Amino acid sequence: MAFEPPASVEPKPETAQKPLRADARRNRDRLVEVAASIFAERGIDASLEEIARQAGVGIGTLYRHFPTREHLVEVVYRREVEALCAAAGELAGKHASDVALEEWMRRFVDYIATKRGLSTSLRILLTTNSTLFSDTSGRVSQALRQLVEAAVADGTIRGDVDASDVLHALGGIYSAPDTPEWRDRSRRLVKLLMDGLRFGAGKSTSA
Amino acid sequence: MAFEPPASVEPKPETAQKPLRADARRNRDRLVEVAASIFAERGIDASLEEIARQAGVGIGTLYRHFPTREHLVEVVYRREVEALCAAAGELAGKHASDVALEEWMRRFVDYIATKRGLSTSLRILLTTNSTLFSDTSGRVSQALRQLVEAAVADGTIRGDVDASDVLHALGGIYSAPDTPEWRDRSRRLVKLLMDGLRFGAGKSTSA
DNA sequence: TAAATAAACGGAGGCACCTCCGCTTTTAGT
DNA sequence: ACTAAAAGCGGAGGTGCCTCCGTTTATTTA
Repeated sequence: MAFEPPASVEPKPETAQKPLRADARRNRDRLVEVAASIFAERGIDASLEEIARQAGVGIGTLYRHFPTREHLVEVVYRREVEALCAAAGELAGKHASDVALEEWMRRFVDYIATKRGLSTSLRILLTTNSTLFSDTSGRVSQALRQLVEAAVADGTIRGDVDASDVLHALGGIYSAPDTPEWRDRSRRLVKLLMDGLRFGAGKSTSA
Repeated sequence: MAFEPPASVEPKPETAQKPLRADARRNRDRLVEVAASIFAERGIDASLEEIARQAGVGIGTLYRHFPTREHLVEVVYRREVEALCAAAGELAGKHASDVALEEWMRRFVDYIATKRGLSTSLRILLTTNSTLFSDTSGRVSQALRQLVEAAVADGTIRGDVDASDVLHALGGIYSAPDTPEWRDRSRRLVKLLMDGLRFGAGKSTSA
């Protein structure tokens, strides 16, 4: 028996906002940075007053920039997804392409790990705010595609897979139950996956 | 990288609990009753302290019985579904069976109406606690089946429909947007539906 | 550079959450 | 009936949420 009012929280058409005043910009950035670290450490329900305090601003300032906890969480979340995706490019420039892919997946696991504890609130956010979901998952799969295609192109992984296969293979990471062994299990999954991907690479192993 | 105790809120296997002490039972009942009325009137985010106050107990007592807001909401919600379903039996004994069905659907609309405003938290509850969802929706369709079958049996509504058809027809009530006209529109839907159901009743109108 | 205006700051204050634990009431045992 | 133990009560108190608005600071204008 579920019904829904027009979830009015979300559909902000991204009003192009005029540049903030210098001090405002500074405070805002500071808040996001501190929030990221406090959320990571204490969980998503950490005290907002604590965040304001550590950022060296008043609570009023925090609320002016982020009218609700969800606003702040969303910004932090986007920023982290962005960092993860940006890492794809850097890794690609620094390692052989199969190694880059492997390392990126490892980071992906770590990233998910930090989110698991926070899941209740985060899941609500991702449910309520569908834009957030599609934005970020689109961004992630784009990053993955870049890595997979490079590795396929230079023959360090087999040619008969694409990014969505790999993403699908990583799917188990989300759904796996939240046990203490979760992280190890996920690491093993990544290794396993890489072994499979390297198997017969460069030899057109399409059997 | 903070992990969290395996969200232990939901899967309570309904431990058969020993009877409460007389005063405890009294307070608990009182709380549920007051909570129902306050939630209805002020919304699901009403102050728990207000509820305790009006129930004439201390806040500590409220929290002992209902460790979280969700626990309290769940109990209230179940109680209301139960009342709605119990009404099916009473109506069946008091009116012609088509009238009973119509009146029950009218109450169903009213019931949904009170829930619409509360939806955000309630949706979370129904998402998180899947048992609650299946329990209650099962119960509701059972009540409806009883009414529909009786009306079909004595020929006051047509014979070529069953409860799930009717439930399906009522489905629009959920999904309709939350406008001011919602209730009137829903009432009309019920009338319309009843007209359709009565059409050709008793005459094997299976054209 | 100085004044005027707009933008942003910050924290006090009011309310709600929830825990903790000393006190009271019920129940069971004799 | 009496009493000890178990069960339950309740509210003070510490913390967080969020709003409101007088004060401060950046920016624009002259």
